[in-house]
Amino acid sequence: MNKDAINIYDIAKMSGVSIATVSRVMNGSEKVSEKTRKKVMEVIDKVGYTPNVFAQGLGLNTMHTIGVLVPTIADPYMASAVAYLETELIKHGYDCILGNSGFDLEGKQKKTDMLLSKHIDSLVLIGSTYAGDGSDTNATEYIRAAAKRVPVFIINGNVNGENIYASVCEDEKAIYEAATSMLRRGRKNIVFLTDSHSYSANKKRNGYERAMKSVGKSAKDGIIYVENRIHSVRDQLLAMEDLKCDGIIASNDMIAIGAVKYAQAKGLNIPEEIEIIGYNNSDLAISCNPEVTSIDNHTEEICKDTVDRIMRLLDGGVDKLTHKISVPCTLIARETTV
Amino acid sequence: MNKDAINIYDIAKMSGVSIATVSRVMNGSEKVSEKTRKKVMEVIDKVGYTPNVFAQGLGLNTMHTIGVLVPTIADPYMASAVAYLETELIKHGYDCILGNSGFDLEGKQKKTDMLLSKHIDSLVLIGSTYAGDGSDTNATEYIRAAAKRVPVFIINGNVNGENIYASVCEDEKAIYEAATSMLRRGRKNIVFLTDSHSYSANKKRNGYERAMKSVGKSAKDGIIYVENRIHSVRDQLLAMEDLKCDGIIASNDMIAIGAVKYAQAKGLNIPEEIEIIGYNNSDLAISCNPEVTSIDNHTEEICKDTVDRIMRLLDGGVDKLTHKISVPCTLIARETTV
DNA sequence: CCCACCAATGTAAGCGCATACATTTTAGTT
DNA sequence: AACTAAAATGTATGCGCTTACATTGGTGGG
Repeated sequence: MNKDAINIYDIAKMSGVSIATVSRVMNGSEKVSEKTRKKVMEVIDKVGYTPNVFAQGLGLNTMHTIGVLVPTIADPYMASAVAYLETELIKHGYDCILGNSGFDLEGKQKKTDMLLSKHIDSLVLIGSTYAGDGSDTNATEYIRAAAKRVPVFIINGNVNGENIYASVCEDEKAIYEAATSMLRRGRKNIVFLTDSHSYSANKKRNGYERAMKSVGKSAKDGIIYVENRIHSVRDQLLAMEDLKCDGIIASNDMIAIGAVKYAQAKGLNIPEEIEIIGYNNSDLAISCNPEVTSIDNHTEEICKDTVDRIMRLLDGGVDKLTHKISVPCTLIARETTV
Repeated sequence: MNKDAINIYDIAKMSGVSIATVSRVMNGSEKVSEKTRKKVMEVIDKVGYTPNVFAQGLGLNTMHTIGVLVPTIADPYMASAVAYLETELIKHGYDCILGNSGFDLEGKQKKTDMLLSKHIDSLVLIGSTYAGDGSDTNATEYIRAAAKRVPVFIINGNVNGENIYASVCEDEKAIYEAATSMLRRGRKNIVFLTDSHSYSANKKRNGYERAMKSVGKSAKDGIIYVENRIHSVRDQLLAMEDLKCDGIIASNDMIAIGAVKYAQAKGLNIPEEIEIIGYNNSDLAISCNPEVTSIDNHTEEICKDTVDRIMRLLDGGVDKLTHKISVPCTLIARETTV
């Protein structure tokens, strides 16, 4: 296809040294005299030589690349996380191969294999790790398998095991506190809206349940599973004729906005008659009118931290890392809460 | 790092054939007897052998990978485009390396080099190609350079040249029609909001200008440059004390929502006193209240088509492709227009 | 029954690089 | 000036694969 033709031998010939010297110059080895280094560099610059990564990889078995697996890059939360990761990784000279897995297990497995086959140095998984209760072992088997090859870092997931590291935000606590504060404000019927059984969604649900139980309410009835689309949420809620609630907590901002649409269609005053809290603090939250109170889970911080840990493991040769770190969330109050 | 150890020699030994035969089996060459093919396949399956892509790449100089360069993956439009591309590419056995370039030239150049160094088979650029008027040649030089190595496909950009192919949506026409319809409805002061000088933004601006001129209005005064953030747009407009408009056309939905916020802060009735039209028809458009009329530029279709053309060029050995195709846009009327 | 030919399989070269090890050059010491 | 240690540079191997070319074995025709 593209025959660069120009390789290390060409450079060696042009600058009158051996390929070993050229290689040393390229890799910044200090065992080269300043004179020859300069001489070789000039040639390299002049012809714009770049080493063939395949050849490099063949020998070194690494390509300075991190695989990032997301269920769907179209989700704004995932997209921003990928952006943060990429920005950070590049600073360390690592590149980023994206895998868009979809939500099903098969897709995840396939994409994981794909990424591994590219000889990534580490794998980062974002969200959507099922089996929070540890029961559904199948769903995490591919992660453990991957971890036998490269260190795996999970953002907002909880698979544990050898060579697996997780960074999570404290969703459970955040939702618990959000619900509790609503209760304190006298809300009687608080509902929790979620679209999945992901680890993160489960934690959020737990937070909700704990808050409800702490005041002697049953939580079960208040949990409603919805589709992650604004109008679907609205329509589903509107269709529930017996739905009576004065508070809604949503597992993401998209769903929260669906709830806002529901309340508005129903003619309910926000926040007087009904409070709504979203999650992720994305642009969606402020795009709405009224602007949605949302929980910020500090994605940027988590991503940066994750990259930091990856680098410590890869570059620094640190062989033990905390397997799990937690980052607290922050409630950003806006117009959908009192 | 990870020593798979198991290579083609191992497979050859285990199945009692030569590495050439194993390679032929792996690559589906028909020059293998059914008997030995089965024998080899069994071994391969049993031990889960996968060829080393570096070694493959070294010889073949391709890795079945497409590079995708975006200014920022955090932008929902870009993210969805990447998702479409990825989904489509995978069907053809191609993977996707992401480059998040930022908006500056240096970032684009660097990321382009990075992608090229990974021996991508083709490069896809999404949006944000400057120099729509052909004047700023520096800004597109890196694209032409890249095109000397691999075919370059540009989504919503207009660099032309050898080995460069573009798929564009008809923004100019869409905006022209949007503005014209507003005029027909009796709007007197229509304003155009944009955040960049990208090719696409320029086309949109042209559409606006053409519409204004067609009724003898000056367009220049109506063009307002804003920052691509909801609250920034709102605040900027609010700060313009002499701003009098009864129609706003925005170059994307984020900006359109900023305009909605402005109108609401100003106490203007939407759409009676002021109409607003956004662009991209993203989730943001329906997240807002009122829901924003927006122009759908058929990203999915464009992306699919792009992949289709890439494959025709790469697989099919087609050596001539239309250099530019256009896809019309569709106005999705909602609550911010009469 | 031998030869030609074809299908099946094997052999070996080369892709471009890093690097261990070998060799040469330089600098320092006496 | 002679010798040594250290620095600089060169040589050669191997990474795992694909593939052109070589070899083998079997088949049918003469």
